[in-house]
Amino acid sequence: MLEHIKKISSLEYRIETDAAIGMNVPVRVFANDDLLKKMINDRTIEQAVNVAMLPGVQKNVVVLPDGHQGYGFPVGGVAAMDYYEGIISPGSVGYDINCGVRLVRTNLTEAQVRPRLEALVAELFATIPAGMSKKEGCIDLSSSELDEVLVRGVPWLADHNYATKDDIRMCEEGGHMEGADPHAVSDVARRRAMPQLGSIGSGNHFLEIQKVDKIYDLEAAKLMGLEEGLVTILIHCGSRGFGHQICKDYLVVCEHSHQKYGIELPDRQLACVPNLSEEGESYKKAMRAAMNYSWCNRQAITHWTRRSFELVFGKSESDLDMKLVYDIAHNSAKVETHRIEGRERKVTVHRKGATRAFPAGSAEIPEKYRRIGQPTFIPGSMGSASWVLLGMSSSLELTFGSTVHGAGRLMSRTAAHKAYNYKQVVEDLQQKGIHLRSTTRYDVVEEAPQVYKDVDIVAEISHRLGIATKVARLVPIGVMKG
DNA sequence: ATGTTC
Repeated sequence: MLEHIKKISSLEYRIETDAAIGMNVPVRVFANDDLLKKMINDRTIEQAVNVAMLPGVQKNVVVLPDGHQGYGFPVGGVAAMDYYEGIISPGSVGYDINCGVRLVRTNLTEAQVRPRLEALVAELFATIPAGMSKKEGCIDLSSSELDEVLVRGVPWLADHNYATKDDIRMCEEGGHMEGADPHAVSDVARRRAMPQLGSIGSGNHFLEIQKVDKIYDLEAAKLMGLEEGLVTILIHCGSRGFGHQICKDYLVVCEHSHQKYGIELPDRQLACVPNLSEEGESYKKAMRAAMNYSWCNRQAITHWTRRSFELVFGKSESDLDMKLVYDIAHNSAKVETHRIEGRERKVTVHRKGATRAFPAGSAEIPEKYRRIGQPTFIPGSMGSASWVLLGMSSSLELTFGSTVHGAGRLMSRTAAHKAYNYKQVVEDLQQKGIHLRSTTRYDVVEEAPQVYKDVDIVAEISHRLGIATKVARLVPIGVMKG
């Protein structure tokens, strides 16, 4: 493998198409030497080469600087499949369908929040459900209401006073994916969805009170309502047990359909079906239902976050100017048109651990941001920074209009427990002035800042590649974990 | 990520 990796520049590597092993296209890896080494040490590069063998894959497979090994398809990977002749692959979207990040701004300063930080985190912790399999405190949905959430997304929540019109505008896709159909969703998935709407979950998911540490793009930051010293809230979570169950259900469907469609794969985890097959259409209907569920999940959490701030600071949401800056997801498959070998081609872009990062002028960007580019977010992990970036034109040429979604894991969960303990991690955070509350001790160790790569370097590489440029660096002051 | 290994 190693001898096939060719260095193109200080930030790019390439593996040429090897037809003998079944590759259809090359692999482009955007990383520095250090990040590449880590991708070789786990199965990241090997998995990207496997993806390059999938039917209908176009142009090249992309590995982003935060790439690491995933289920079949690398996290931090992008692959575009021909809409007509290509496949759709649940494992290439990921188990946590439409997992994503949203940023809420406030007009509070760090100095105003610090004295009430513990009370604020306690109030958020008491109000917003978090942790594995949490059921209490979520939005109580009847079966028909669940259908509304799955079909309509955030606009349904707006009808029930959980979202403003502005929230809808500032959410990717307006918080609503066309083509969702609850009939494509199993009863098991429905049962998991009903009691979980409005919950953070566990693992690397969190809600964070932050301050804006540094601004890099004054004009963009101003438009987003971000100024150095102001307090923001970052919410990172996904579609909970619902998306997980849908992925699981359709991986089985795909495996059972391989013979029927004559699909042979280098890795069973890349189970897939033709995009326009009956099974492919069903998966997309269910996946889009999970996308709507995921946006609603983050919206419900936003609603309760605003209520908690109102209670603790004795001011209204509008007095605190708690506007949604933007919401963007990083696990999805979307139909897009990209210029490939000199012509426009309709493709299904699988982004797993990768966000859209469309340049200024794109119709998919809310009108407010259209002249500057698509806002994207990199969530950090507890002690580390998070980043606000802005999609740029190089993204269309290099990464199918995509950029990074996180720092990427450095060590396994098991390795984290061997290297660190809970007390030590919490003390480290306290020293940095970060107040933490969590439902379990396990996640705190497994998600310690030290177990991730350096998020600042990942943001810097995105910036230097010109796929998404730096707008603001955010640092945590209060963290709520699952 | 995840009713933390159907």
